[in-house]
Formats: sequence, C-alpha cells, structure tokens
Amino acid sequence: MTIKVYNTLTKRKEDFKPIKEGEAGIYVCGVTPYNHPHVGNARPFVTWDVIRRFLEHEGYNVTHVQNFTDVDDKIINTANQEGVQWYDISNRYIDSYYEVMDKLHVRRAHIYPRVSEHIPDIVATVQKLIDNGHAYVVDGDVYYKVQSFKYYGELSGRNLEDMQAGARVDVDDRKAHPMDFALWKAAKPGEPSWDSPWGKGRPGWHIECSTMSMKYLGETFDFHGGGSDLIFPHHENEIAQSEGCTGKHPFVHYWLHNGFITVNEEKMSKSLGNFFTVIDILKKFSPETLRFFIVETHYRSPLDFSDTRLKEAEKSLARLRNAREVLMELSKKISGGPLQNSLQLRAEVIKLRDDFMNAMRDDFNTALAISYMFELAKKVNTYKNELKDDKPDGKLLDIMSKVFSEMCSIIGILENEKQMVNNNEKKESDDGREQALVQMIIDMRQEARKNKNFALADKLRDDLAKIGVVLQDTPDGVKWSKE
RNA sequence: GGCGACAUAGCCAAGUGGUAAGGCAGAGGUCUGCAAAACCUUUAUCCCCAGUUCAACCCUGGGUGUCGCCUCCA
Repeated sequence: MTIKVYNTLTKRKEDFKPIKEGEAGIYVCGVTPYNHPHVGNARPFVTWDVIRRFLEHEGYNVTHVQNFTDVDDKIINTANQEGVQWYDISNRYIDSYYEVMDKLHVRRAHIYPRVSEHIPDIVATVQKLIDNGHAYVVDGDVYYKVQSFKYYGELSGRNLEDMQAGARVDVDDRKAHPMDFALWKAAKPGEPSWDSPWGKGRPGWHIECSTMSMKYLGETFDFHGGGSDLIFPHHENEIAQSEGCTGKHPFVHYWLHNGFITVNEEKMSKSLGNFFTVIDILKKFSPETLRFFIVETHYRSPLDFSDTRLKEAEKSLARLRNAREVLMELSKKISGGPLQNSLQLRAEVIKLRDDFMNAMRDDFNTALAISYMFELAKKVNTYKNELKDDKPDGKLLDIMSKVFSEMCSIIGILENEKQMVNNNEKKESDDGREQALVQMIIDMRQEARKNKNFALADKLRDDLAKIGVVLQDTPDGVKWSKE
C-alpha cells in the first residue's frame, strides 16, 4: 500500500516513492536553543515522531536528521545579557530540548548536527556557490544572488517582483537584489567567529541546513519538514543554496509543513509573547496528555491551545486508557471457546486495524486514525459487558490486544504505563510504600462505606483524587490508578 | 499591498459528487450508596449567493469572515 503525502512543493497529495527502495531520509528543522521549548515548538517534533514511527511500521528504514542552530543572533544576545559564552546558552537549552522531548516520548533522531561543528563544511558550501556564480562577496559578507536561481520562489509560490513589492526590510544597497540573503556574515566585535576565505565571520541562518542535510542524507533526499513559518524564506533559500550547489533539481522530493499551535486563534510565538513552555504545561498535565492533544488534530491544521482543550484531551485519553485496562483484565480470565458472535467481532477488529492504517497512509491522518481507536475501545467495552460471566474468546482477545497495542505504538501513547492495581492482587513494586499507604486509605474508606458514613468515604476518595489517585468501585472490588 | 490557507453540531474535529467518523459537554440508561468512577444509548445537513450535475458539504464563480507568510519564529 502506498503512502500519500501532501507536498508543499506541488501543493497536492502525492504517492510517496522513496529514492532508495525501503529507505526514507528525513530532515527536520530543529530549534535555535536560546530558550526552553514551548508548546508550539513541540508540534513538529511530535508530528515527525509519529510519521517516523509509521514509516518504520510500514517497513522503511528511516534516517532521521535534525539540526540545532547553535550559532545565532538570539543565542549571542542571550549570552551577552547573562555574561556567559554563547555555547553555555546553546548547551543549556539543547539539554532542555532533550529533556522535554524525551518526556513527550519523541524518539531521538539518528543525527543531531550542530552548526558550530560544521563550519568547514559550511565554508565549503559557500565557496561552491561563489564558484558556481550564485553568490558574491561584499566587505567580508557573502550573499546569495537570488536572480541567478531560476526556481527561486517555487516552494513558497511567489515571484521576485511580488516579494520586492511587499518587502518590509530596509534595502541594503550593497546587495545586487533586495531579496539576496546572507550566506556568511563578517565578524562583529563580541561575536563568535571562524576563519574563512572572506575573513573572520559566521554562517548565515539558511546555509547550515543545506550543508548539514546534504552531508548526512545526500544531495537529494526524501522528506524535509518543519513549521509552515519556515516555508519562506528559510526553506526557499535552502532549495536555492542546495540546488545552486549541486545543480540537481529537486533537492528534496517531499516538503511537509505542520500548522501552528495558536492561542486565542493567534500563532503562539516567542515574539508575540503568548507562549507556554512545555515544562510549565507539564506541571498541570501529563506529557502523554500533551502529546495526545497534538496528535488528535491533523498536522497541517491550526491547533488552538487552551486549558479547556487539554482537559478534553485528558478525558479522551482516559477513555482509551480504560479500554486497555479492560483488555488486560479480560486477558487474565481463562479463555473459553469462541462465542456465537466473536468470529464476526474478530473480523470487525481487523477491519478497524485496516481503517487505522489507511488513515495513516493518507497523509498521516492521525485524527481519523485515532477515531478508530475509540471505536475499538467501544467494541472492547461492549464485549466485556455482553460477556458477563462467560469466558472470553482467547483468539479474539489476542487480536484486540495486539491491534490496540499496535495503534498505540504508532501514535506513541499508552505504551508502557502502569496498569490499574486490583485490590485483591498482591502488589510488589519499588513504590510499595506508597501503594501500602493508598491501600490503607482505601481500607478506611471501605470501612466507612460499610458503616454508611458516605461523607467520610467521599472525602477520602476526593482527597486521593487530589494527589492523582483515582478510585473505581467495581463488582470485583476497589481499583485504583495513578496518573 | 502581494501570496496562501481555512470556514462542518454547544465546543473540538475527520470526511466523501449520492443525503455527515470520532472526542468533550448535554440528555437518557446500566451499575451503585437516589455517590463517584466506568460502561451503553442519544444529539448536525456542513458561512452566504449564483452556477455545473440526475445528485454537492465536497466541483466552478462571486461575497463575507478568520488565520498565516512576505522580519526572527516550529
């Protein structure tokens, strides 16, 4: 089955045809580490994590490369403000990036190239562009000559005239064309710099991605991703640089861009100041809730962020989590033979799996795919209810569990959480003391219930809820789970 | 000003030329302590106008509204 992807370059969905059979090269624009990642930053990385998981599920051998722009104006400014070195800042926030993304279960890329470690490669790229007539030197700066590249504007769907008309930047008359952009910036006092044929300086913003992506993925590769704010000028310039260097067109086969996370319908961004860092959000919501919130919506759509939305995501997720608990519970029962309708149910579950995979194959439609998880959850619950005291059909249960886990592992949720602890089971784990305490309170509450002291019973239950312990009274006894 | 995207139930959100997935909230029910949690059932004709078609929410044209890019930004 082919996978369809929406390609920004052609503005339509296309069948994914890998350059090399069974392989997929992915380059995702990473962060400029001068602050803790905010929720908007997290979206592309969660999105690409799901894409990667799915491609691997479909049998592709994926190479995932994601850069850190660790030499940059904002980093230098922050460092100067704090009176520390630029690399102190970038290292600090790169650590923060890893910490946050690990929590969100974003699997690490295979390679995380940094600008500072690729200066010679970048210099070589710039030199090649000069040699090819695509760039020129002015006072130690090197600029890209946009008029020398015939495809300039292809990705963003603009032409040079339009861009000039709307240009909001002061025109630097040393440049041949107002849209020419810097490949290399001559050193200024107090800034980090490196040697180059044009004097000391540092790379411009766009050149790093051309250099590092091609270094690790080749002159032409499959996927390039990032937020849609990068389409212009960043990705447009990247194409101009890479193709200007190699003469190969197209540089990247599929350009995928995610929509923004908004706050009150406005883009969440550092410059608008309306951002929430992931670290702050995780004080109120679990990483899994945040991840689920992100993948519940198709990656290209805008996604409005609010407490209400997150709470909804939390409840939705709880429904799926509960279904998994039901599956585990049923699995513990001795299985019987197939009941009259279980053969049909098996087929329905397999159908849901197919629907899920087809949704994912259609431009990674996680929103639709997840809806099939809910349908599966409903089937699981209904099956349990109808089963009453009968033994479950082992084969059916096996199919349900496998399909559910498979879906979870692609979306990256409910992968390995603690399961509900049954009152009647012996508990042994490293947090045994906490469990014993919770159990003690549960016993007290049961005692209160026996004595019809419901006020006390409810208070105990609500107090437990405050520390994240949710009780569930079931025919099999009291169960509890912890967030 | 140039370019582009979007507009589906109270809220969020998929989707197909042939009368609309899923989630949250609401309503009803099961269970229960006339509790909580959980589960089941249930809730729309798709911004406006015109056109194409046997048939349009999905196609075309126009309008209105919202958002984004053109400056750093995921």
